[in-house]
Amino acid sequence: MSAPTVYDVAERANVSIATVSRVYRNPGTVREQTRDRVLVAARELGYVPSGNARGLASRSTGVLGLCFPDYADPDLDDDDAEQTLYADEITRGMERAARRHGYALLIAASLEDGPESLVASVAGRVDGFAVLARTVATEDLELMSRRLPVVMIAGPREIDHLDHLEVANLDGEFTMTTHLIADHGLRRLAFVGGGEDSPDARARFAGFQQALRAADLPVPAEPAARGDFTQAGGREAARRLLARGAPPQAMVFANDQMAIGGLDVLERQGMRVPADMAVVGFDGIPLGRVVRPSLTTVTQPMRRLGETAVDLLVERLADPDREPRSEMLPVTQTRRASCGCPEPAPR
Amino acid sequence: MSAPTVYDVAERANVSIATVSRVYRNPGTVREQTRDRVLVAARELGYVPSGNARGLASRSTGVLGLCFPDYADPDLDDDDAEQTLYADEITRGMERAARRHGYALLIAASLEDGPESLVASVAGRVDGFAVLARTVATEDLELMSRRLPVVMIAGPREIDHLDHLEVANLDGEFTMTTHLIADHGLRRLAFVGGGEDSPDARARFAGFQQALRAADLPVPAEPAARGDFTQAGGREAARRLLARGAPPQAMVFANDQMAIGGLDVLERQGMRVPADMAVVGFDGIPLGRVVRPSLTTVTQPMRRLGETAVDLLVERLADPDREPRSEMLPVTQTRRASCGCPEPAPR
DNA sequence: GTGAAAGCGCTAACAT
DNA sequence: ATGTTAGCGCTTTCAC
Repeated sequence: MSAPTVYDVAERANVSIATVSRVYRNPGTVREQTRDRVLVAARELGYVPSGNARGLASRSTGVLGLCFPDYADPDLDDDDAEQTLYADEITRGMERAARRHGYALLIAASLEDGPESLVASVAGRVDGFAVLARTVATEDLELMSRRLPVVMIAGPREIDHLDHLEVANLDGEFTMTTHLIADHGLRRLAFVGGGEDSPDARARFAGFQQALRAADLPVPAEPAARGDFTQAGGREAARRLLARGAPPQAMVFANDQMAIGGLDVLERQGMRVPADMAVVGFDGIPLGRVVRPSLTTVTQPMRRLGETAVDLLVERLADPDREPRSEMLPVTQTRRASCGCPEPAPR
Repeated sequence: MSAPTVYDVAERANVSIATVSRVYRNPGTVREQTRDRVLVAARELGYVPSGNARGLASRSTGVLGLCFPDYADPDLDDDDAEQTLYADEITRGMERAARRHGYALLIAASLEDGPESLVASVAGRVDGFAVLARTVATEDLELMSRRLPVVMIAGPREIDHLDHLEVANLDGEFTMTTHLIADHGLRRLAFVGGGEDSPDARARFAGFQQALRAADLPVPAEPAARGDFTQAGGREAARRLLARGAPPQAMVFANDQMAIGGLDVLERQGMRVPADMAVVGFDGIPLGRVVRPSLTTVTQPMRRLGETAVDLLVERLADPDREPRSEMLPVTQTRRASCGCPEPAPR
């Protein structure tokens, strides 16, 4: 079971190891007859080039990495589906883009860090990598980014010499809120935020605030309620808002899962959506299209995040000295029934 | 930007490279004071061990691989969601399990094979890998499996000395079909299959046939219709079945996506499900819980497939000579409204 | 077009 | 507890 090497192949094909190597790297520079001999020998032996040896000799691995937080534990049903989905979509986007560029993808979810932290183990094996916000200690990132390309996805731009990617959270929520105010004539809107430390939720809240301000409506300093991004959290928040009396005319949830939880509570309490209460989310998860009423939301380009991350990585690999770039990906408004817009036609 | 090596760290910490290496591999065997010196030096330099050099020297990479087919192309909405979801869940399962065992995960979707096929590029970088059925030419697999652990997920067991993992397709469909016959008293059932070459769909059909036979009902030699596993395919198949006259009392779809497409067509044609027509799927995708009527289905343990694959890999890594194993993972019956069972209570 | 030889950065005996 | 020294399997000049 010990793997054959270039030496074995070379011997069998009566050529030097250099030629074997060439057959794989620059087939063009080897005479056809010789090349065939090598290929046949390789096949007979079951030879596969060692990625490690290659990487070591050529100082590049042909692999790009992705680090993301380890969402949720067990077999939890779908409440973790969102974050999980988020990471998955990014993974898929990166995977595709990486392959297009001839790279493989190494993925690693953080757990805890021994002396060899997650980053280090990834960093040692790849030509560059992407990190989802708040996966990795800033300090470690700082270190790594001095030696190989790193792009930070979502979240605030913590390290200024890093390439950075985010979505237009503020803009998206501003536009959505303005839609509620201007197009549906609503004036009492409640924002349901996420945990204090979520920069995404904060940016969305800021967009919400701006829209109120722009419309000369009273601007709350804090979200009317907070949730933990799960459906359960959304239910909870909706209940609290309703219990408070003087219910708003619209609930603007910081994400879709919470909005869907909210929808459920509203229905059970006999409120009609959108007639009595408009509801909007953020993210654009598939579920939102299926729930009734279908969910109006701000759709994130999740897959494109992954693709763009790879693009940035590849660019920087090609030109290590180019200025760090920060890109903001646009979001799109998905107007369905829960805000009062007409139910879109089924496909 | 050229990465520091053990030599740089050793020099800075006034120790030998061996000591540096030890600090990372067996911290216990180095005096604390020395260890700290090394760690400090490493940190100052931004040192990260090279995975390649490590792998080369130690003949093991600490990475497990996964190859899967490249489902669908563009940004296709949700019709590819299923296969995609399937692969994702397996990926997640493997990722978690791999991490538990201290491995990272390299993923690669096949595209086409140059001289360096997908397998080869994966095989050269990992300690062992899993392959989703029909991703990789059998011949290549045969070759690879002689040099490193390979486990084949789903599909038939094409190579007998490979570890192999599958789900109880036949059993699951047998039980489901029997439920329709015995518990709901249905007697005219139509099976909607997948492409001819899908071993999964075939196994499910076989389970369907067995159930009919066991109930002394007429046993069709072929599925009543076929689809391509998408919702559109399911719609199409349902339409054809309906157009044929003498509609069945139940449609048994080879997977959930098709079943959901079927549900849609039935509703539009004014048939009530399950009153006029029972519908069941296979897979257990999240969407099935949300559609109305909610979909009765056979749920696959997707994530566990990934976990088990890793377990098999790790076992074989520990004992390369153990007999090849083939495991069949159980499926579960998910009875919801579309077969005539009561709608389960919302959570 | 092909071969010879020098590393790539690390681990793993084996010394000390 | 720490240092010395071979490789690991490949790529890559540089000759021929």
